[in-house]
Amino acid sequence: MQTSARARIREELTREIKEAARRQLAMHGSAGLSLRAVARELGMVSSAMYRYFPSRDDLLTALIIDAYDAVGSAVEAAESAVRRRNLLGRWLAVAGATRSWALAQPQEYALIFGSPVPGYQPPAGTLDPAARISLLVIRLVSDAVTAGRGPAADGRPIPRAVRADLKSLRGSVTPVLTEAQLAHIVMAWTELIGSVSSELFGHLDNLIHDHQSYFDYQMQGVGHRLGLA
Amino acid sequence: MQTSARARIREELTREIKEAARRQLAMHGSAGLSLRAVARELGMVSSAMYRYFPSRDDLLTALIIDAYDAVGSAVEAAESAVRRRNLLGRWLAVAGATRSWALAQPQEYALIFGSPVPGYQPPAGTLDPAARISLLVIRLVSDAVTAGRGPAADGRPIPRAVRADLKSLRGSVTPVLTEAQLAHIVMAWTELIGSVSSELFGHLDNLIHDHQSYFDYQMQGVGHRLGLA
DNA sequence: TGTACATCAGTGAACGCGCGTTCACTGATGTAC
DNA sequence: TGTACATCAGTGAACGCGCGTTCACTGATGTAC
Repeated sequence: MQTSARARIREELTREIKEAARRQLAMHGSAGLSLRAVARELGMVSSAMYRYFPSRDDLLTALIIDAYDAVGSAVEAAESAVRRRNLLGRWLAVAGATRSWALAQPQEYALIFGSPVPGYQPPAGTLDPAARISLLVIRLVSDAVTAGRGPAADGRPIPRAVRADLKSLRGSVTPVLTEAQLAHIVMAWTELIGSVSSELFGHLDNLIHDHQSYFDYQMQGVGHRLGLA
Repeated sequence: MQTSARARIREELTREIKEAARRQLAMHGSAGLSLRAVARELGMVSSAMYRYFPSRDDLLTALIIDAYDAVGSAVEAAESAVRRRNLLGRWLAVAGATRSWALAQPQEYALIFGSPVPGYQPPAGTLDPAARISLLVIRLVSDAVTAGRGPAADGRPIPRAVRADLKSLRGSVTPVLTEAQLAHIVMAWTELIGSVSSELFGHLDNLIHDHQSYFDYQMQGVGHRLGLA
């Protein structure tokens, strides 16, 4: 039996360590995450942490991977709960779930979408949630195009280098969309993240006070530009 | 004479300390900024720093204020170098200068537009560059409206709460623009910052490779939506 | 079912480190008369 | 112009702190026969 009593306890404690670490993170930021403080919170001795994570950086890596997974799952769940034909609703679900998740765990959002931790290399082998969520948007815009809608052509030429980037993306992911449409998706994505970050990091504090309403208004505009309504 | 030899040397050394601190910042991020390391780099003893800054946090505050000022000035200079009637050019100058400044001093950009330093309160009494640069954009869109252009009405109703926020902004700054037009400006601003941050923080790394071209393309689109061309 | 051994979790002490900040000091620069 | 005193910059030692990590250890849990 692989899941012996010991193994189950080990799993449980690993989870508790990560939870305590997340609490630490929420209060002191990623630079302030400390193995000793985590151990203290769990009533253990600091060296015991090394039975679970070989170093502080590995603990941080585990938190980042969890956060990647959490935001991706939350957004996918929200999007999949909307009727497939409600294209604008699906986009607003993606946007709203991203923002909600960010507001609920701002430090974890900052871990992913904030300024990178200096001297820290994000783990390879995990799918950046930026890519994961973008994929959702690509699918829903593809659905729109199939249904005869989608981003309107604005007649502006796409720079050659950008067109090349988008072409390879198109090949690897979806043959339905044109490069111009893919460009619209990438721009929608940066506008979404930009909006959430601006709110969370306080750059709209003197301009906008009802952030929720403003966000909805903005994202509806983006949805229209994507040709979803 | 207030500018005695001593005073001049003091000013000079204060500048050198901040420069060394900026170098520190560039390598280790804001959390890694250390008075002792700065002193070491200048060949001084760590306690000597206290003749210039009463604490580590005050040094950090000084750096933030400088960064606020630097990005604001850089963007204003770039914008003012463009012919007044070239509205799209003025917007592209604002956007391009913001991005250039960010690429040249990424850690200082992160200080301002990245995730906030936990437990650190930004200094009051300075104008957030978000507001300062927004003001430029407000002026240039006002010019556009005066010239019979400006953001097209899209017919979408602005939520009541947002309208109220924008109304007070309008009163304090510019009577020429409608609330809908102001909303477009705020959205343009978040798209600009969102784009620069996405590039700088590495969230487009797997999608876009020619960042410059992509950025120009995106900002031209924003400029068109602002009714500048 | 019982015994002998291997694996593993957690302990407690210790290491070396760099940090912010304080303090009494020395010697140089500036100021008042 | 010269002297007496006040101001200031920089020194060096010291404080207490929290950190990541190592290591030899004890006692409990699991495994093979």
